[in-house]
Parts: sequence; C-alpha cells; structure tokens
Amino acid sequence: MKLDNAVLDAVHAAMGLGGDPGEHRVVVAMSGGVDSSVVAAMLKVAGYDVVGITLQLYDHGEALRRKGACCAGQDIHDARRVAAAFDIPHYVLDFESRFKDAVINDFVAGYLAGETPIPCVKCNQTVKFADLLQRAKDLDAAALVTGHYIESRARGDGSGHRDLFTPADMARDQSYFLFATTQEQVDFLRFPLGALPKAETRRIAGELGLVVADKPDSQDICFVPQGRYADVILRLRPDAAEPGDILHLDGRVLGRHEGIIHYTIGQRRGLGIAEAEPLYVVKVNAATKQVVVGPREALKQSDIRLANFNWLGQKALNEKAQPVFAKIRSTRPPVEAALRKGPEGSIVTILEGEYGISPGQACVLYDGQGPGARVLGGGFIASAANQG
RNA sequence: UGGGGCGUCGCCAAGCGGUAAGGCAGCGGAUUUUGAUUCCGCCAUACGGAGGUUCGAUCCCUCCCGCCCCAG
Repeated sequence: MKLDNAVLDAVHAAMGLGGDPGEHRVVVAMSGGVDSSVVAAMLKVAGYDVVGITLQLYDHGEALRRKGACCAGQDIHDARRVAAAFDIPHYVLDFESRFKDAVINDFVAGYLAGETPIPCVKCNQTVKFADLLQRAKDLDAAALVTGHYIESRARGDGSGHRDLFTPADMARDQSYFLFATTQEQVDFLRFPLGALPKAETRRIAGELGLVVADKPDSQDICFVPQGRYADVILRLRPDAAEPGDILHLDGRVLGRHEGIIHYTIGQRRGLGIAEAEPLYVVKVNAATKQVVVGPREALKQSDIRLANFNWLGQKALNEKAQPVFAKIRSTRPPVEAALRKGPEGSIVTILEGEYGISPGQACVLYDGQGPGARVLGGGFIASAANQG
C-alpha cells in the first residue's frame, strides 16, 4: 500500500519532526472512525513508528452497534481491525471512570445548573489531551496525533512552539472544540488532516482499503444514544426532573415544563406554547426552575464574560480592547468582536451582537475568518448581556 | 329565557354562496463531533348540532346547544 508523494509530503510537513520517520514514535488516538484511521494508516505508510491507542470511554459491555458513535463497542473493534491491517501495535485503554468523572458528570452538573455544557471540549481538555497525552509521553512518543480537522504549524521562531489554524476544509473545522488546548499540549499534538478536504480523507481511506472507509461520520454526543441527552441526565440524577413555570419576558406565566435540563438558551422547539410569534428560551433559572421565553429579538446580546480562559495569542492582554473574531457556536462563522481583560475577567464584545449566547458553551477566538485563521484560544461562556 | 355578539385544526385566525389562507404548537426529515438554531416536508373531506333555501352553503333562513357582553 502506498500513497501519492503529495500526500506523503503533506504528512511529513504536518508532523514536522524531521529526519528519518522511522526514528519517531508517534501515538495516534484511534477512535474507530474514518478520520483517525486514515491518520494512523498514513503515518504507518509514511514510515513512522506508529502506536495506536483507543480509549474505551463508556458503556462497557453494552451492545453498541449504532452508527455515529465512537469509543465503545463496535468502534473499538474497528480501530483494532485497522491497526491490525497495518501492523500497528494497538492498545485499548479503559478510561471509563476518568471519562465519567471529567466529562459525563460535568455534563450533568452543567444542565442542572441551567447551563448548556459542551462535553466534546471537556473530553479533549481532560481525557484526550491530558491523560492520553501523558500516556503518549510515557511511551516516549514524539507526538500525539489525532484526526481532528485543524492545522498545527511550527511557529518558526526558534521557540519550539506551534500555533493552531483553521483547516483547509472549513465545513469540517473542529477548532471550536479545541480552544481549550494549552500551549504545552499544542506543542506536542499533530493534526495531519488539517490540510485535507474531508473528501480527500475518504478517498485515501478507500485507496488504503480501510474497513472503515465508508463508515458514517460521527455526530451527536458520543455517550448519548438517540440524541436523547436528557435521558442520560435523568438516569444519573432522577431528581433532576423538577417541573417549573414557563414565564414570558412580559411577566405572563405561559405554561409548565418538566425540568430545566430540557432547555437551552435559543431553543424554540419543545416549549409547546402557541403564541402569535415563535418563542425562544431566553433564560434558564436553575434556582427558581423557571424557563423564561421571549421573541427572537430578545436573544440578541453582545457582551460575553468568559471563564477558564485559554489564551494562545502572542499579544499580551490588558484592559485595552483588541480586535478579534469570535465564534459562539460551532456551526457559525466567527464574527467581529473586541477582547479585553479587566478585573472581572476576560470580556468579549460582539460588535453586531449574536443570538442565543448560552452559558456553558464556548466562545472561541480567531485572528481572522475563513481557512488559515489563527486560533487564539477562548473560554467558556459564563454570562452574556446586552451592551450597557 | 329582554337585547346584542360569537362558536372554523391542540391554540390564534382568514373566509362572507362555488367547493377550507396563514401563524403558533406538534410530528417527520435535512444540516451539525455539543446543546441549539436554520431549512424542507406533513398536519381540518371539515367549518357547534339538526333542518331548510339553492345547481351548489362554513358563508342565507329556522330551531336547538354552548360561551360572552349589556340590561334586569
């Protein structure tokens, strides 16, 4: 099995390790999906000393053959098969307990607090780029490699540091989920798919004869079956189903709900309230169990206070606002904003405002729009308000 | 039990003799490595009930039922 020279060059460039590939041990996080499988196979074909690791994260033993999942059941089996086909040493690590503590419990706690957690970020932040990354280092690897669609390039100033950039295929951009990656982690990570369009990844998968070449892309939260996340919360915390009022901004009580965990800011469906115009969730109050609704216009806000801020930019932050581009949800392009750091923490002001800014979600910062924009970090949205 | 008004899909609401708009809600799908959003599709053989007039009635007439308002 071989690859085009252009592809091989791209792989070597993405790794940036220099010298003989065979002298570099690299650990590939293999989820069992097409992307990470292609990464592992490409690196092996390119001559690296590849070690594949698959994390078992949840549902040990349960029959999980559904499509679009990862890190359990069938997917582990798929990863193992790909590794075997390419003669890649492969290990499955049981991270269930760690995953439950760091990701699932955090997810549940977020909803109980009236926020909208983003488990994929937590998973990258803790399980993958902290624990798994340490395992890779323990194995004397030169890098931990994943199938994320994001570009990493050496800064080239002799510092040994690397920077993250949005990928060539913006339709697949995963930078939103990676904003919390620290500089130290960035320096050890590699993302060979950042330069490839997804279609090219599929093509390579076919060319290399991977058993997962036609496997559907994953979507939804990996540990949530059927997209019914509330079921997972209720299973862990049956007491989370506390009903409350659905209150309109104008003060009217319009109805009742079966628990704030079913709602997120900006949500329209599922309210069951027939009014003249569509109503959206404007606020979720965990203390009073109230879900406040209002017209779409009421969702527009501009000032965002960030928590757990991770700054990957070069320029030092201070009270003077600096221009950035901010993205408050994964499926929206970054928009013009201003970032400043004050006594209250890091504040991002969206110049034109954004609709449905939800606490718990991420606000990711860039130095531009489109492919090749540098990822400057970001934070979790702690609160949002209208510009005063 | 005098007068007036109204009863059309779960909610709101067009239609005023020619064979049931629309919005909201709901359901289904597409999109999406989070939650959402958005988009697309579906959603009353039926107009409170019974008669009548008419070629033809949700729309006209009569009676009944049920609401609402004003006056007692």
